[in-house]
Amino acid sequence: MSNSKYSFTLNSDLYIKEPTGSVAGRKVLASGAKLILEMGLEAFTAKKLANAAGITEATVYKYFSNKQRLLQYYFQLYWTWLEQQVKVFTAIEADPVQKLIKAVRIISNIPSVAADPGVITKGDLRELVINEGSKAYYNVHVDEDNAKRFFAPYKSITALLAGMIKEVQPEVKYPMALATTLIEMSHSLKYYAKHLPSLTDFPEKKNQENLDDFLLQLLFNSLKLKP
Amino acid sequence: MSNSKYSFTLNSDLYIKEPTGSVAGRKVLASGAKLILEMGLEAFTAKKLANAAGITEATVYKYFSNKQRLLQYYFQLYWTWLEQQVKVFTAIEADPVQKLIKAVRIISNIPSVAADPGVITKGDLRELVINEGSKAYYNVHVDEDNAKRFFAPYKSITALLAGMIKEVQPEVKYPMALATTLIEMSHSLKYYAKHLPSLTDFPEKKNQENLDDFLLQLLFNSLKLKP
DNA sequence: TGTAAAATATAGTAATACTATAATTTAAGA
DNA sequence: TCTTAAATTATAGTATTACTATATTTTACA
Repeated sequence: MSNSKYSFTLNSDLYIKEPTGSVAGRKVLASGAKLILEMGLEAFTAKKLANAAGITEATVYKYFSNKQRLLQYYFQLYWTWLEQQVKVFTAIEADPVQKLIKAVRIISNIPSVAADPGVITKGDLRELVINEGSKAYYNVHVDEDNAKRFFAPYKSITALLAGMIKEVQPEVKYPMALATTLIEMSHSLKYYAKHLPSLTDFPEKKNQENLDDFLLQLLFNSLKLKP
Repeated sequence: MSNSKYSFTLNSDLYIKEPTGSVAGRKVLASGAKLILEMGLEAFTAKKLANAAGITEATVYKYFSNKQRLLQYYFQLYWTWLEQQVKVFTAIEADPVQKLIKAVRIISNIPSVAADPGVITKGDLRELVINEGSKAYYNVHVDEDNAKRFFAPYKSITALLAGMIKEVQPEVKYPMALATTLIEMSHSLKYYAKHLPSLTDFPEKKNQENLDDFLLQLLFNSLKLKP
């Protein structure tokens, strides 16, 4: 597989027509991510996407029924990919504690890889999910969408982390809530550090370092382990 | 003051015309909260608000320039009121640890008060902020809005909690990040428990009890205190 | 090479997010 | 009490958005 980026099978209810299988579809995905990042989901429209991608508005609607579905597509792509990353890079660790530390570090800080021109970079995908991802489920249709299993990859990585937590400390009372907290805060504290820095104690320079440190401290204290 | 609900002074940049000072303005606030809760921010429109409130669309725009500002108004109202609650109900506690426990309980679980017909109830306001509040700052205009101090009350209650944390444990390394985590998770775990329950370990029945327990445990373990 | 079907384009409609301006009500002083 | 300004609300519009229906072109392969 030359391009691991899109080798995941995403929920087919997300799209009308599978977007990675055609030139126009890939344009939708690439321009869509770029534009949503630039202008935010609210200002983003099908027409702007069409113009940026050099296709027509109707073509956009052949792939995704609306921008909410496109966002949910990125959301699912991101969490599926991130879970894969966690699985691959923790596999080499034998010690459950080291495995867990590694998992948290991967979730909180993506190792930057060289950009692949033309497609969505992982960094952009991550930033997109940090900025707009919560709108994928903070929506009146959350229950229907959940029934369609749109959030399965998000639940899956959370369960994976919760499993690792239980491996280290089987008596932990709320492993899922703890895993959810680590995953959610790893993303939202990054947003706060950038935009509402007074909500964090992370000076601009040491941003990522402090975030990792905070999350690992939170985890270790919760499990009553020494670092 | 007979009605403590609106006795706060909110940032005047939020509105074009102060809404609590006129009948139409109060209708906008009451119907706006109801409708945003019912149909979500995305489906909510000025016209629907006008129809529900028995006023015209143009009148709505005399008070708020758009729905984002109306949302931010509720956001500010909520956090200002919640901080007040925390201040009032923790004042009676002398012991810093008891003060802190009380504060977390108030933030995670509003003591329900009899509804005041015609105005926004605290329960509705809270649900509105849980469901839609993050959209007040997950927005491309976050930096401008922050410069206008729209998020000051949110920062203020976080700083208040962080101060209480430092009172108990002066050596704590990340008091603000910890306070942010407690406040954010108290709201989002409530949403998850309702809509994506598998992300939590809270069985439906014991929902609030488990949430309080989880947050207090997270806090006490972080401060290395025994409950 | 012919034909199905896949992909794209054209051209619309109803609803949305506003704005400009007109009409009416209220309020405050002479 | 009357006058007039200011505050408030209503009417009527426009550009943009979120789609849909249908027509046309391209591609894939029998």
